[in-house]
Formats: sequence, C-alpha cells, structure tokens
Amino acid sequence: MGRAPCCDKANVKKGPWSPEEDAKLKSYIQKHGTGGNWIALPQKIGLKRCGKSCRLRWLNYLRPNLKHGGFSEEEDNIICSLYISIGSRWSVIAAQLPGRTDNDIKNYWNTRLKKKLLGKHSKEQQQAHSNRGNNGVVKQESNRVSGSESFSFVQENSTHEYNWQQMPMLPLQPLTYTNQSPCFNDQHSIKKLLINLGGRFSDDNYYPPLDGLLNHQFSNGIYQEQVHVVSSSSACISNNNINKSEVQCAHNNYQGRGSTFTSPNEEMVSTTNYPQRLDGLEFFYEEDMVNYKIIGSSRTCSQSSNWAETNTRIYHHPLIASNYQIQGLSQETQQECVLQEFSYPVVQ
DNA sequence: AATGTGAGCAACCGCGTCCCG
DNA sequence: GCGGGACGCGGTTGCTCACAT
Repeated sequence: MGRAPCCDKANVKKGPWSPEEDAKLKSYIQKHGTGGNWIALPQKIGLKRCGKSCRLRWLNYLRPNLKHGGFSEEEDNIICSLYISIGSRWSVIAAQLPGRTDNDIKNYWNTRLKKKLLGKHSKEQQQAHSNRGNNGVVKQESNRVSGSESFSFVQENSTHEYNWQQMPMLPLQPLTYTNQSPCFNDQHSIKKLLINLGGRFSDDNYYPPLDGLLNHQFSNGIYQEQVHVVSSSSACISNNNINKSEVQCAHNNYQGRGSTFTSPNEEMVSTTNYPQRLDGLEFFYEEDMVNYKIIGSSRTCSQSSNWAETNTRIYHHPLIASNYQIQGLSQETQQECVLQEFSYPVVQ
C-alpha cells in the first residue's frame, strides 16, 4: 500500500501561479499566518492548490525580503565554501544568505556556479596537459583548491580570483557583509564561532591551547578536529577517555537557523568512502580530504563499555564536527555541559 | 522568418523526519 | 512504542525565453 496523497490530485491546479493566486495567498498569510497547517490552507483561502504548492510558493517567491538573481561574488564565495564543506544541504546554505531561498541557491549552483568551477578545473587540466606535452614533466599547478593557494571563477570577460584561506567558514548567524572576508585566524574568532555553533565555554576566559595548531590549520587547510563535550558535574570526556556516569552525549540536530540536518553519525564520511554526491567536483577533495574526529553519540555512555572508541568517528569537516548539540540530557545537566576543549592536530 | 538548442528558473515529486494522538 | 499525518528537503521535470543556425 502506497503513501496517502497529501491532497486530491484531481482537484488541484498545477503549473505556474497566476497573479490572482499570488495575491490571495500573500494577503491571507500576511493577515492570518499559515495557521501551522499548509494542507488546510488552500481550502481556507479558496485556492485550488496543493498545500505543499502553497508553502513552496510562499517560501520561494511571496515571502517578504526575498532577493532574486544577481548573486554577488561574496555570495558565490559563501555558497562554494559551504557546498565544498557540507555538500548539497541547500537549506543550511540558504540560512547563511539572508533573502535567498534554498531553491534559488540550488538552481544557481546547478546552472551557473558549478559550471564556473568545472570550467576552471577543465582549464587547469588542459593547462596541465599542455605542460606535460611541452616537456614531459608535469609542472606544479599553482591554483589548486588547497592551502593558501587560490582558485578562480572564469566569467565572460574576467577572472575572479578566490583565496581559499579567505573562504568564509560557516557561521550560523546570517553573515554580515563587510569588505573583508570573515577570517577565523585567532582564538577569539574561533571561540565566537563555536558559540554560534551551539557550544559554550565553562570559563569565559578559557581559551584552548590552539597556538601553532591554528596557524597550521589555516595555512594549509588540512586539519583534524576533536570536539570534546563534557559535563561540569561528574562526567568528563578527556581526549578519548570518558567518565561513563551520566553523560548522554551530543549529536543529532545540527542547530542551524530553523534548520536541522542529520547527524554526522548517520552519514559516515571517510577518506576512502565519501558518500556525498560530488557532481564531478571530486577534484576539490583529492588533496583536501581531511579526517576529523568526533567524540559524541546519541547513546548513553552506560550503554557501551567502550563508548569513546565506538563513538570516535571520522568526518570530513571541522564545522560539522563542531555543531554538536548536547542532547538527551536533562535540562539541568544540559546547562552544565560545555564545549570545553577542541584542537586541530594535523593528520597526514 | 522559421526552427533548433540550451540555459535559467519555477514548480513538482517523493522520501525521510518530526510530531502528536 | 506505534502509526498516521504534516512538514521540510533535495532531486528532477518541464516551461519559457534568448540566442544560434
């Protein structure tokens, strides 16, 4: 038996929305809100549309403060950075770009941005091929997407250079646009970032020992992260060892702005078996594939004698790793939980 | 001027997740 | 704990328009 249809397909209109339909939907939602039930909404308004269609129309087109088209270079930059980091989680990416919808970004990526990147890669390959042809030796390519090197988007009449180091790094509040790219190269920035990501520090003056490590991290983009979640009461995770008592740690529900995405535990990433669809952009990962260690799980410690071992996972992005919410704890314990320590030991 | 082709984008579809009874 | 309904997301489709032939 199949899933019940969300609406009576025979009696709903499909295809492009008319201005009248738009007006009806917009005015109703502005006056009454959605009522928390999209399915019932079209009937209330007198629209012969599926509730899902109404929702989509509102979110992607009628909602106030939406921007359409005209993506800036900075937005390109952010989209690329996030796509490379987290893949096609368009809703998460959209949350970082005020006024943009996931659909918009998805379309923009699929129709334009990806081609720019692929065009660049293909150009590089041609260049490498001709270098090989010239003297039999492959010259080092200068602008791989790695480390402090840059890559560029080729547009009709110009080439935009992007510096990989300066790619913005996924803050979970809308980015405030400045002339300078966000740069997380100091302890304060990192701390602020992690706070945005849902962690907090037990001691507001506590700064983890990152000197040196950070320099390395941001100079070559290759790093490993360990996120240690501890309760300030009795439970303690220290390196890979955990006090089993009462921590039911971390995981699930990446807390984006109204968005959630599946836990990294459910989408294991390893350097040998990377599950994301890369749409021909695998070259981005060739040298930049990174191991990150996560310590955290939805399981209680008491359920596993070797909790730390079984819950040390390899993921590929430090900011995903950082986005661990301490969950499944009583509110009281939850409040005691802090993101105490993180580090970026380099793995090679 | 007519036709073909491809890009861009709005909308649809199906599935996984969440929530509530 | 389970099941059903609603929501939200990402992939895909199909329409429109601009440009090339």
